[in-house]
Amino acid sequence: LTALSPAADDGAVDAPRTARARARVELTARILEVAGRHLATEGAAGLSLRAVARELGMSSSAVYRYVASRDELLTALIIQAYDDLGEAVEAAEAGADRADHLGRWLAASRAVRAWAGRHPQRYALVYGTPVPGYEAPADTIAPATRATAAFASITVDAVAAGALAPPPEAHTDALPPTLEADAAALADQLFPGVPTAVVVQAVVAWTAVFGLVSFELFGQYRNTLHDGDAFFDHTATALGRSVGLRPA
Amino acid sequence: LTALSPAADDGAVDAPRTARARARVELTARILEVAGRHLATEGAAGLSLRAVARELGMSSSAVYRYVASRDELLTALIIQAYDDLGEAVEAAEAGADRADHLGRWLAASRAVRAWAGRHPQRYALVYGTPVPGYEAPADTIAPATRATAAFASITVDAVAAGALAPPPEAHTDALPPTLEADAAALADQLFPGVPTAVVVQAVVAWTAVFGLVSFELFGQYRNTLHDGDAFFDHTATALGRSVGLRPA
DNA sequence: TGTACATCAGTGAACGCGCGTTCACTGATGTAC
DNA sequence: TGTACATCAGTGAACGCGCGTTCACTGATGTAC
Repeated sequence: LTALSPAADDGAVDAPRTARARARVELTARILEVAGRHLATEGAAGLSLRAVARELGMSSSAVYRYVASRDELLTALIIQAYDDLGEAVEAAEAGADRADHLGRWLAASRAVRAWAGRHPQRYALVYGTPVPGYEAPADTIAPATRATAAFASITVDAVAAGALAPPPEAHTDALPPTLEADAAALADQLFPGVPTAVVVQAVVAWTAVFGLVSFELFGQYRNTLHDGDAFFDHTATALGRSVGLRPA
Repeated sequence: LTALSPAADDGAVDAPRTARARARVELTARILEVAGRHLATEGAAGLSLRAVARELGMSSSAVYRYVASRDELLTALIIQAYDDLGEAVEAAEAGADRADHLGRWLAASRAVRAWAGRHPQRYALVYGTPVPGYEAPADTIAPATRATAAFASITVDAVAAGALAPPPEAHTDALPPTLEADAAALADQLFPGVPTAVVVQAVVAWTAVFGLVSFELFGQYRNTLHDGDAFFDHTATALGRSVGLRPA
């Protein structure tokens, strides 16, 4: 599905006419799928072109007809992971009552946690320790913001609807100038119409959600928190409230 | 420094009498030190016994006189990292005015961030993606709580001093029963005298601090936040406030 | 103080493993006339 | 519709690399008498 061709594509991407072209599309997809499964079990460091080739019953060199290098395969998997997570968050968020901004926040947060639980290695791939020696190319930037954008839209909607709770006094303090500039730029890109102080708070809350998920997934709560569900729901709700989001 | 002997130690650990014993202590320390440097540059996945041996000018097999396996070496490095971070947090926190609980929180938070910035790979080793195939043994549990305990003590002191700000109404809601139980157990261990709702809030705030550090370190804020210092200080302060901590 | 034995450090070769990537080559599929 | 040539998929061997760990062995250090 992802453009992953070592050769250059022509214009006609739609329907592959020849048997060769169809086979190429299919095998490329299968390579990606098998690689995804290997990633899920072995982790990014254990992803090996040779192992993928073995599972597909082809020689290791044959894979190079479809993938230029191991790094390119990793990039495709990263993009896929970002997209998959983004889609899950969007879908969950879309399932909640539009006017219930806190509910939307909780739904989005739960979606992150659920997705991470289902795909721990893929989550680690994009939100964990960077893969050593791997430099993410530019193609990964756009998909990377998809989940973030879904979170941002909730606050944007709440502000637009005039439904944002008034911030506590502590948050009305002026931001330091450099932070103000960063927040203003962010407001332009992802948070149109949202005051900078709220933007900062939203970034923090969103970071905290991912922090919670990472800590739970990477085992930092071992032996301390036993009911992960209750803790997460309670906490994610509180974080949504800290942004000023409210139920319908 | 760490007990890392393949053979069993006797009682007399203090001063190694013989030249052999002194050489053993020294070489063990050098192995740990070189391994630490390799970890810092290559990351956990790239840590290799052979490379360490090479740098020390000895054969790879000789290392096995001092270290039982690669995993044991990793364990020693993990313990060292936890201890080092814990010490940094303790020291920073101890440098602030005892009555300025918010200041202590900020100092501790900054210490985490600074330490992580100085030792990104060591931070990743303990708070990033778990090393695949490695199972942390029991010895790592105690050092792991050191930094956490330093954070907890701030809230404990604030409660004991009667200096905790009254929580906003949203946080006075009763906790769900299972979460209440977890929080009560935590209160026993790390937060004596602290109400369970505040314990939960403290865990969240502390998680958020680590989430911020991880996101910054692992590159999630690339192209969005340029003044990391300002953002972090602002945010860490807000998180401390969310627990109820106040300046002197 | 001196000898006999036990302990330990360190060596070098080897086992067995897996990896990414390249290259010359065969044989099937596609294309232009 | 049929042939001649170009394109592409896939093979198998090879290069060069690095790893953790084991093992039989030498030679130095320590210990007990």
